[in-house]
Amino acid sequence: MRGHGRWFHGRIRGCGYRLTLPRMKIIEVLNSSNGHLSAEDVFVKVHRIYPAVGLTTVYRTLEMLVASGIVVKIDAGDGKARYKFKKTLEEEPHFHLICKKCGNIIDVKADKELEKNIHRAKEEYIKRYRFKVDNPQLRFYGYCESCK
Amino acid sequence: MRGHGRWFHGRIRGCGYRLTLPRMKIIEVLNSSNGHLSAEDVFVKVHRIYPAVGLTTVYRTLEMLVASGIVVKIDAGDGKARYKFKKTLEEEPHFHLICKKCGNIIDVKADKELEKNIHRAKEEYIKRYRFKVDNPQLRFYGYCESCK
DNA sequence: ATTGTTAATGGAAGTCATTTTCAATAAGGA
DNA sequence: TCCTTATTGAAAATGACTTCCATTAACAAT
Repeated sequence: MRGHGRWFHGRIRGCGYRLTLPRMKIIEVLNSSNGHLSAEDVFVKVHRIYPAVGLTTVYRTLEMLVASGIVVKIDAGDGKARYKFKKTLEEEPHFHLICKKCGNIIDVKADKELEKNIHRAKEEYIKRYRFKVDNPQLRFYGYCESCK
Repeated sequence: MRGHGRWFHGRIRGCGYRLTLPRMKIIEVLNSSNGHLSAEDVFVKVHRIYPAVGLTTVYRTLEMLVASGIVVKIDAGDGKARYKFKKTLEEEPHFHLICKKCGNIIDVKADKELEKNIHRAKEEYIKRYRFKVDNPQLRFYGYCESCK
């Protein structure tokens, strides 16, 4: 994030994508924000530092970053996807608390026991239903401190 | 479903809703289908036995049935909600296997251990993040037998 | 059974997030 | 520098719903 540490630049090029100005601006915004942003959020923030950006490009770039493994996309269940920059390429497993009022998402660490249980269930479903489970997702819908 | 067993009729009236022909036709379809149907699915099926039905009415009736506690609405994460008739008013806890290709949803029974762990996590998040958890949802995204 | 009030209906038009189209532009290898 | 081809952004399209509104039909009261 500082100095020469733009690991994601190499990754983007490595995936065959070009490094363009709008893309760098979008990355800059994602990298310096710490919540889970909607495409609209990103668009507004990028627009402030690079007004020429189009909403279309924001959507396309976000998908590109997800495809490159740099950004995670989270379906909040309210019809608006959220995006978040990964701190590291391999994220540690975690769950989400999703506020039904303001839409805010809180990452919560997975406790070992629960994590193990989910994994066991997954294995069982693969066998029992011949259903190839890719990724289990545990979310807790409710109301955050300021909304309840 | 046969004889006098329309428990839901009383429930609908009890919630202050009128029992109309389109509603009964929609209920008939839901009641005789066993998968998780999208609003469009319901519309198509109802249209076959009652062509006058409008898509608007299907949406409205489905919401009404959810509000009455007769039907459950499931967000499959693909932008299309699914609806399913409850067998009993109080459904036993279960999770969902969701096929990323065909969108099919399989209900899987919650194993006691896992169920207990999720409950424990929920209690912890309530305390730790002051987040009032309403309902935890565990989904396993992947590919069903015929899609993988 | 008839009436009157009011909820329910359905077609058309509107939202809203996201995607597609397409002509113009700009990366970056040759 | 040139040239190919990915990328861009504005506008239009999409798709799942929702809202509007004039018409219809439940059903409570007569």
